[in-house]
Amino acid sequence: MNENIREILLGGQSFSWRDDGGGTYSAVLNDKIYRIRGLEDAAKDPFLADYFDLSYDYDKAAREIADKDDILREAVTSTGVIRLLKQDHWTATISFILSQNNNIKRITGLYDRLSKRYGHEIEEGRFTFPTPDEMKGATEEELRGLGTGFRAPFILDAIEKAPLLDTLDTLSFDEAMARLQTIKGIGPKVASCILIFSYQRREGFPMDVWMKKVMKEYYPDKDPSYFHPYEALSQQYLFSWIRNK
DNA sequence: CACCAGGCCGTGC
DNA sequence: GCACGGCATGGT
Repeated sequence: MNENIREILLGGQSFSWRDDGGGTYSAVLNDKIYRIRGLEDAAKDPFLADYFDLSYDYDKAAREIADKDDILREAVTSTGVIRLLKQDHWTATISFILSQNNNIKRITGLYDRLSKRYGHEIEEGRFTFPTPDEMKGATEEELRGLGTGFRAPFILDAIEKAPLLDTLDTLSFDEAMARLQTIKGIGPKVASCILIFSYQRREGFPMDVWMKKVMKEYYPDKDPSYFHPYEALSQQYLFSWIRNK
């Protein structure tokens, strides 16, 4: 089955990628700018090979998920193969704090404004996502001025607690969820997104407004454990499917 | 004008 | 424990 590179890059698990037109996508990652047209390009670069989790067999996972039931089969076949990116912890944390009660387009805009204000320029008009250190002097007024709204104090708390992000790897899923939720503005949905898209915790199952609809309408008597061992991937397929339907 | 977006917090019961 | 209103902003 074909990989859906567009959905992987722009479908809401990362806010780093931009559509440059002509089938090219670019992102500032790892202090560099990367331009790719597909996974073949990612395979040529060690950083991207890891970032795209190329050692994991997503095609096999897609087939097994599709075999689970008719809804998942429809979600997988209509979407194409989805991968889970291995994003930087801090970038993912701020990205999903920005995501609450927000939409993908506006989240991307906020991500860009934070980059322009606190990051550094890699090439004309392209900025790194700022590190916690680079955001150290930020104030609530400044952050609100960039359009973050009620999320401004959450970002400040995350800056304060950024070292916590390096303590999660050895923890169980539940412990990591609990520790992330000690940061203001991080609840179960945001925490599970961070753990999936930055810590490779495939048992996460983010329940946003879209997924609540899916569960109510198609899985009324089920809970996330039904999708084991592909909770996170199944959720991604159902999320893409319902949003594009 | 309303209602919504990859929700969470504080309050009240 | 669960239900509810409020919350910044920009799009439809």
